[in-house]
Amino acid sequence: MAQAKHELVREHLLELIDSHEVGAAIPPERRLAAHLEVSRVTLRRVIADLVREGYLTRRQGSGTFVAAPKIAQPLTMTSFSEDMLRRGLKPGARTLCLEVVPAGARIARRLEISPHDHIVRVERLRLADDETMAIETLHTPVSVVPDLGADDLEQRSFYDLLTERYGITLAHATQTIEPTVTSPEESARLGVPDLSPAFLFQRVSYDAEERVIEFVRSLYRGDRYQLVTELLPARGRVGGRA
Amino acid sequence: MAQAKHELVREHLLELIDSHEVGAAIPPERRLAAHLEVSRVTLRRVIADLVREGYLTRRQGSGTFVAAPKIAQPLTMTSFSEDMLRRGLKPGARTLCLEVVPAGARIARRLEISPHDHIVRVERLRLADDETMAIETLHTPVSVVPDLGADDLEQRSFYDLLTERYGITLAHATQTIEPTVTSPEESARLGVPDLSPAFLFQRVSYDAEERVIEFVRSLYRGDRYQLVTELLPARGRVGGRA
DNA sequence: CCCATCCAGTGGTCTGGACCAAAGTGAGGT
DNA sequence: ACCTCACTTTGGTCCAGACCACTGGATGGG
Repeated sequence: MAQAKHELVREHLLELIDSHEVGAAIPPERRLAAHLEVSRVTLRRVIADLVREGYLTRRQGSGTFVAAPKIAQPLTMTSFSEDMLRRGLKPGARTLCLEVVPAGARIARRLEISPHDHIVRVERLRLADDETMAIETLHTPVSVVPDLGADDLEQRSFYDLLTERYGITLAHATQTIEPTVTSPEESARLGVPDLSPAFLFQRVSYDAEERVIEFVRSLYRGDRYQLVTELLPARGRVGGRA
Repeated sequence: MAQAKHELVREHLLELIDSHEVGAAIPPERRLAAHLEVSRVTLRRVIADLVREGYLTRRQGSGTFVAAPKIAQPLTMTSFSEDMLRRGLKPGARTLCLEVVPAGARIARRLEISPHDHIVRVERLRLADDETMAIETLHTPVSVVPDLGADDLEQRSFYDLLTERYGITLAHATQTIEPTVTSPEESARLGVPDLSPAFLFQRVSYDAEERVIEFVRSLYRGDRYQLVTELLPARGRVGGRA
């Protein structure tokens, strides 16, 4: 099967970007288009995507240049492990409990299943440089991950497990973030004073068929974890939309 | 000056979207292109943008449909006013104090100026539906905004002011987000119990010449404000890019 | 030596048309 | 009543070329 042309062009451009220093110019559009044997329209569509994703910058009258890599590209879908590695910390995990229980009303609603359906409920401490960084409670329908064992999660990440054993790839997720303070129990587990500031993350993830795969509740200690986002001007209009 | 054609098409489509129910189909591309007297390529470019921004969804073989409005699209660079409007609330502001003072060491470092340089320091309450939503403290070098008066900020946003009176457009910003709890003074101003959870936003904004324009510290009450982000899988290559 | 001007090269916008792929529709057969 | 299959409609991809707008260097005059 032949890939779409713009996919091939994209691959080629990414290699081109990798082989250039930051700030270096890539060949002009007309030349590139001729060389790759595509129309300029097609090439420009690919370049536009790469510019939007931050790989390239364009200057009219001047050229197209390799952009500096983003320092902390913020809220893409990363696992805890990736996140910690990016922050220069050694990620780890300790499973506190793994049980199969009926979902119950609240979790069932999030997972879009019946309250009587069973789920796997995993409670874990997430570690960074061997210090507790967060408490994570994972809920997944049993039907999605049959035969999941406690030791499966010690070595590799849940997302690797999903991909390799169950052939599931997450397509997108919705996450809410709230500030909160720790309860006595949470404080003890995190090793922080009672009523310490913390982030409460709640995430619902979907696969390509829009099936709900997981609901994750994570409590991050606020003294060691902060979010950094690089903001770009909003494009387009402001008001509107009833 | 005549606007670019795709701008006009975009305006037209946004009106079309506003006048349709969620889920309703908009006219097929070929008909729309003919009606608006633009080529299909141009129309498709506009539609592609609107799809990316979440206004429309496309289904091959079926049609293009008005998408459900996003509850809260995440972390682009928006003003408080835009943010509240998008959440369906009436934005407002009350300036508590506006003074010109020496920057001091901490602020000077953020603004990349000398500690003896003077800054404008503005403290404001941000309101949503006439209820206090956040406390905002704005710091800007006097050299950037000479002759700024207190009443300038009551009517329009600081960003409009920057653009219209001073000709400054913000290019990007770095923002950190932390969970915290309110102090007695903050609690009183926000109208929440002492030690309530809150978000602390700290933002440094730059113009196109990489000059630091502002440092903003915002404290949002956690009981009425939450962040919602739509997460997508990390794109493409993980390593790479020397 | 310096500056204004010009111009070639770059990205930016737009066109009209061709063909492909998926999804809905309806006629005909069972 | 039900299924099947061909056909129509819709979005998806791609092209070759025209013209505009901005930049930066070359050129020539002061």
